Amino acid sequence: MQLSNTSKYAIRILSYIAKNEDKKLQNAKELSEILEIPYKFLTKIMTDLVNKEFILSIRGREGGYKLARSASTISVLDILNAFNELTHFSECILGSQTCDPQKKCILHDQWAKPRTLIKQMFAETTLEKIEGEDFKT
Amino acid sequence: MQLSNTSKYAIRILSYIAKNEDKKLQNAKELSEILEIPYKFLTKIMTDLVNKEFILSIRGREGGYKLARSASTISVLDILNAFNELTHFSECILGSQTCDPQKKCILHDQWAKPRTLIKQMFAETTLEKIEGEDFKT
DNA sequence: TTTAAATACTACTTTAAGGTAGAAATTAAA
DNA sequence: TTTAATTTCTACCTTAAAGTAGTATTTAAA
Ligand code: SF4
Ligand code: SF4
Repeated sequence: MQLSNTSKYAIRILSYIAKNEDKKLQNAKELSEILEIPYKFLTKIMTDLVNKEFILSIRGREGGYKLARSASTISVLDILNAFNELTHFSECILGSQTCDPQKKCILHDQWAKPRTLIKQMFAETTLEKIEGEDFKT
Repeated sequence: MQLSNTSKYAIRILSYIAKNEDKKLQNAKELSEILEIPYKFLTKIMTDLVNKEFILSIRGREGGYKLARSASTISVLDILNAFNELTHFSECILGSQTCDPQKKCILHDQWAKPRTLIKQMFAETTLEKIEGEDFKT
């Protein structure tokens, strides 16, 4: 019951950038130090975030990253979706690909309520709404 | 947001054995075919389940496996705990080791409610209570 | 007493995620 | 125009989980 490291990093990175939108641009070196994410791994994820259109990058000296769209339009669910994390948890705690209510897996009934609650929570939590202050770990 | 394969297999195996307690013993070959779990991997997990005292094994010809204690005393939470799955999800969706409410991680407030619900669900769901019929996948 | 059916043990291989290294490309400042 | 600060690309290494193979051990039936 853990998100992948990549997803967790992505959430933390985007949250941090959202919280510091006043500073126009964030660069990889600083992000890496502040968020305690290995530099090379972070830049790999940043490229992903750019390709997935969460982030705009400005290359070259004085370049850096900023949000591609407003923090209020990016939900945690969007992020998880982009990193293929949704396909898992939204479907089945036991990993079934297709949820057939006629042929319930053994935890179907029990899992239904928590599943709905989690999904709602992820959908409603936009970057704008994130309050916590500890972006590390 | 997935359980490890090992945990999922363990849940399915124990559920199936609980549901068929009338048949005195289950053997690895049949379990492997019925549950569609690779034979060699299944026997590895069975040994774990024996060591962790969920299962009693009878060796030799006509041997097999049965529950070591009553289905009503084994919760999904127990199983996850035994396979070190709890340490993760019970603590933090973002993977923090220690949850310090003075120093909330960015999803603390949102995660609190779903987390409680999931944990309750796992704790309340004993093998006896599992209703679903599809033990595969 | 031999044999067949079962679990248990030891060791290896495969796969995917996580992470690292080095160099290329871009761009503004000096 | 050179240089330094930046992102981007390509390729590789590491680790843990998942899965496989072979053999030893146990035990009841034949
Ligand atoms: S039956 Fe329930 S738990 Fe199983 S796959 Fe479908 S939704 Fe998931
Ligand atoms: S602050 Fe909340 S989400 Fe973060 S580690 Fe603690 S319990 Fe988990």
